[in-house]
Amino acid sequence: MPRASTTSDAFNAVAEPRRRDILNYLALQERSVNEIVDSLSMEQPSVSKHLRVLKDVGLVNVRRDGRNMFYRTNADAIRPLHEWASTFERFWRHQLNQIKNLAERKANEQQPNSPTNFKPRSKNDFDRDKN
Amino acid sequence: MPRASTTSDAFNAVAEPRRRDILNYLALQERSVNEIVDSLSMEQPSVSKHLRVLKDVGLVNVRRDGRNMFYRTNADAIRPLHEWASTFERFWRHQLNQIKNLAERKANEQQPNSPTNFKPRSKNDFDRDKN
DNA sequence: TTGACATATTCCCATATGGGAATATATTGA
DNA sequence: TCAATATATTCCCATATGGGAATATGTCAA
Repeated sequence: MPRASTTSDAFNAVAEPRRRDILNYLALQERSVNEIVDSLSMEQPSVSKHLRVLKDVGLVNVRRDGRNMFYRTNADAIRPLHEWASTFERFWRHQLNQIKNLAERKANEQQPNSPTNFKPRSKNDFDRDKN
Repeated sequence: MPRASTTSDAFNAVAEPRRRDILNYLALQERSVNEIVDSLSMEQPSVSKHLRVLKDVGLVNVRRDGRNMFYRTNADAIRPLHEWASTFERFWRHQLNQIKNLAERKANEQQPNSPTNFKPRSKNDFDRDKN
């Protein structure tokens, strides 16, 4: 079995760095294909192909105006990604607190009664108490 | 040029759904390979290979204990993903407000003075005022 | 040392990829 | 109708993929 198709979901579509560049660029304002080509210094067929992938997974919307196609990021399609990543927010917060607490404990072992590193109990002790 | 390697960054590593499953599972608690195999109903070699990818991009940490290898999600490595997605938060908020405002406007056109859909100005009018 | 258990690696393969180059399609204005 | 412009598609190709099956490596316990 090969890798899942780039058009299978937002996760796969967004794995390609140039597609993230395009999404960043199209978030603020709709743009024609040629504007993307010029601004991001990519080949036109390459841009068209990336836009096709992004459109297939709903990450961009298109509008025709004469000869031009105006693309724009559909930010809402990025939400699943954001929500999945948010799931881990409490864990990296936890990790940061552990590191912080370790450093404080180390500091207090060095100079138990030094006024510079004395620290009363604070909300960080939430993490110190468990494990 | 083929697709960028799965081990090239967190974005590519996380594009594979089973790897996301593994990261979810290992976020709360470290687990041996066999625990992953049993809990997620995957083949052992498959799990080992996915773990290799996740380890290569720093998404998991490992610890050996006798015959067992205990893996755990390194949540911090997911932050770049979260931060990139967060960039778009204000855009999807904006889009939602536009839709909401449109609906409200439509409702008020239907029954201009109906008490059920009357709505005083609120913070949503932030979006109505521009464009 | 040997056997059992835990995990990792290797080999095979069908498949989708992204870039480059060339070409096709669509739309406008004359 | 035709030339110019804008965009999309096609073809070619080297390459990494993930699963399955088989096997290798590592560690313990007796």
